[in-house]
Amino acid sequence: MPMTNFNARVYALVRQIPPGRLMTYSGVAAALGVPRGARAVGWALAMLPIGTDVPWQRVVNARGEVSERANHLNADLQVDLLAAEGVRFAPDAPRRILAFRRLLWEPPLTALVDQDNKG
DNA sequence: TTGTTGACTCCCG
DNA sequence: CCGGGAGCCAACA
Repeated sequence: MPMTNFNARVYALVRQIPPGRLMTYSGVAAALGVPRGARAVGWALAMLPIGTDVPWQRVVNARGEVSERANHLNADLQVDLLAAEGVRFAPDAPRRILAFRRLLWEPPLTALVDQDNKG
């Protein structure tokens, strides 16, 4: 179901990720109906403003790590924010999330249709 | 419309 | 586990 504003759909879904829980880029893309759109999700998050209310830190890559990026400071911030939510990281690999699989969150179906349930 | 750019992923060695 | 290469998608120039 192609809709306009792919970015807005990404944000709407990411906003629903509970604190301390995680989704992968590919997971978000798949939930939006674009299973191969992981890169587009990353792109959407990259254009978020600094003071956004979107919990972008809860989106990580399929390897269970905080993705590196041009601004590695942002990656450090992401690690910090996640740590504040109780997410633990490997001592020898600061970007790698411990118990990553256990923290993964799957959106309820109602979360995926709330924009489209006009009847 | 074509080419480029990423906060990605999977597949090989 | 690490590194290289190809495929994918949306936004931008």
